Amino acid sequence: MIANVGRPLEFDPDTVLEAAMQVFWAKGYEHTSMQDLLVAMNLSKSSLYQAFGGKQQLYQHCIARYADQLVGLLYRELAAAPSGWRFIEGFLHSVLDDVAAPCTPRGCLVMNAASEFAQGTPEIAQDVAKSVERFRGALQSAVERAQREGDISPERDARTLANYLVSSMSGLKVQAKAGADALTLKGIIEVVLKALS
Amino acid sequence: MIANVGRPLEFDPDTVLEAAMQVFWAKGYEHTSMQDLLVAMNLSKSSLYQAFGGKQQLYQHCIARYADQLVGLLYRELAAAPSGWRFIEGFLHSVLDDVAAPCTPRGCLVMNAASEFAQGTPEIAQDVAKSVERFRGALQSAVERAQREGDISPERDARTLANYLVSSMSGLKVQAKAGADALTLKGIIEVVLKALS
DNA sequence: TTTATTGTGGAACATATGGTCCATATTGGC
DNA sequence: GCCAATATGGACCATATGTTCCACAATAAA
Repeated sequence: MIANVGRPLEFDPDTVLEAAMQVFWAKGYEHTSMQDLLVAMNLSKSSLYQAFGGKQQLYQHCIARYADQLVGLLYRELAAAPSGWRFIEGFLHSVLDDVAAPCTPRGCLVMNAASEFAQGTPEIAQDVAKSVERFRGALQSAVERAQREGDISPERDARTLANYLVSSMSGLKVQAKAGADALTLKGIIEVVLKALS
Repeated sequence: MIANVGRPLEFDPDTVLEAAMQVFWAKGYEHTSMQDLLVAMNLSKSSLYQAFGGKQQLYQHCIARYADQLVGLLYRELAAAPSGWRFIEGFLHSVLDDVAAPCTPRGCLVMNAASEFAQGTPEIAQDVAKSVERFRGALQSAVERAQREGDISPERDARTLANYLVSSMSGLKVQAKAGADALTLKGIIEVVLKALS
């Protein structure tokens, strides 16, 4: 449906969207100004509005992109992991990267969106719900694999455990943002894992 | 240190602070405008600035107030609870009130602040850290009581379990904001509790 | 009653915000 | 080369922001 007429884009949509996502991720929606975005994306205002429609729509694109990337990564890591259980361990421990990184913890873009907007903005609430659902799906696959492999009792509800993992991860990310150190987070992670086995 | 000279205040500082807190709690810092605050507090701009210094300082007052109220409530509820374990159960289940309420889930003001500002604003990061520490203290008391009462193994580290509870609660609150229903939350809470026993 | 001190209302401020518009530039098709 | 179609740069806009300031009001002390 793309007409190959007219002046071609001078930027790569994927690249600039990635740049926008990084800014929103680091600063949140309201803390991010159009100026921030234009600089990071290296775009003129017209191009941005023409290509993405506006700030909120761009944000929604970023949420979708973030979910795509993360869900894809999760499934790839799960496929590559020696076991479902080890994948889950690795998943939870990945929060330690947040505090180890030089920049301030950014949390999870989707949960940040949930926290910032809650149900206040229906379109975003829907994007958030859809993304969370996808996260849950990926983690549920891991739980089910761990159940098949005997590391988690097959009698437990995989869906519930997946929800628990999503919730625990978002809790951990917030703690990281709140200033918790690596040792504290490790302690929490151990307890989180205990509930699964 | 209060000189009883000059024109007296026409408002009750405690009342207007409570009103401000409710607004910040419901809408977050950036989503709250001075106008919102002035209307809710029923104050003139001058009075607000004279009494609280400005938006951010008012916000910090609100964080402190929120922590005071919540920590006080937790200790009172713990004292009144039939057991430490029952208190912890009740504490976690209180997240269900968020989704049952007619208004949109507000989460925890302090965790919202952590999420919105992270380490970006040192003064607020410090307020957040201090408040989280107080929450942890209250929950640690509950854990220790449950340990004395035989509901939690005394061999486990009470501090770590308290951190786990703080993290789990903030995770649950975010899930509520993200649109999780009561049943989903209940499922998660059950798993959270399993890790303690 | 005068004076010192503090609070209040509202005007005014500089700035930053997200968003729009149009002239111009660059391409593909005829 | 011409035309239709699309992209770009930048000026422009209305508005909302947090904040400051000052004239005036209200109280306590002298």
